[in-house]
Amino acid sequence: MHPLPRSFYDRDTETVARAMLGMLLAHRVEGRLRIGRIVETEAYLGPHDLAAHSAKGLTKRTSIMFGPPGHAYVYLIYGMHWCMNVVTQAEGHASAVLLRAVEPVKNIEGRTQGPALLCKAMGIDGRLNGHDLLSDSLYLCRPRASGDPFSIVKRPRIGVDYAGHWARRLLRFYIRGNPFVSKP
DNA sequence: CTCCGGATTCGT
DNA sequence: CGAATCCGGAGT
Repeated sequence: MHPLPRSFYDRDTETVARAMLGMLLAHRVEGRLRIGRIVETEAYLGPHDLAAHSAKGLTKRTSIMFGPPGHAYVYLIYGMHWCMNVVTQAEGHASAVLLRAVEPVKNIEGRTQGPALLCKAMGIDGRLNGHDLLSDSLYLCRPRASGDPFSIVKRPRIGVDYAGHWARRLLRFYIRGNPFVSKP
């Protein structure tokens, strides 16, 4: 298994969010490789996207989003839950894709249907903020077998009602019929 | 410095 | 539907 190349992330964010479906997320914890298959994502397009954290501009918190593609942006929400994104497009673009659900593949305990649940189940927390995804401890990779073909459902993003018309954009993607999607 | 509210989840 | 529980960002 080797990580997807930097060029995978250095593309249009919506394209990356769709391409990530079916890919594997791997995290090595104490010598054990935890693997989940990505089944649900959301695209956050940049500072002009009022639902994106980068809409606040370049701050200490958003600096990872403004950085180069292929890095993890991990943040704490509601004082208790970690959520993970992958940074997309060129440095300075400040776009990212949120991982919303994975299907357990290997060494995973607990539920994975939701951005915070998948982080908990895979042992992902703030220590991984800024981590390069071209590494051997946290990365995305192509599955060995491509698996059954699937179609992609497009829906409005979850929990961003404050973002005006951006809340209605169809920037949430998931594998049709997959039982591990957070809110089918 | 204080205040507000959040890319969520769980229990009532 | 409301609590949990911390901190980033905005305002004073």
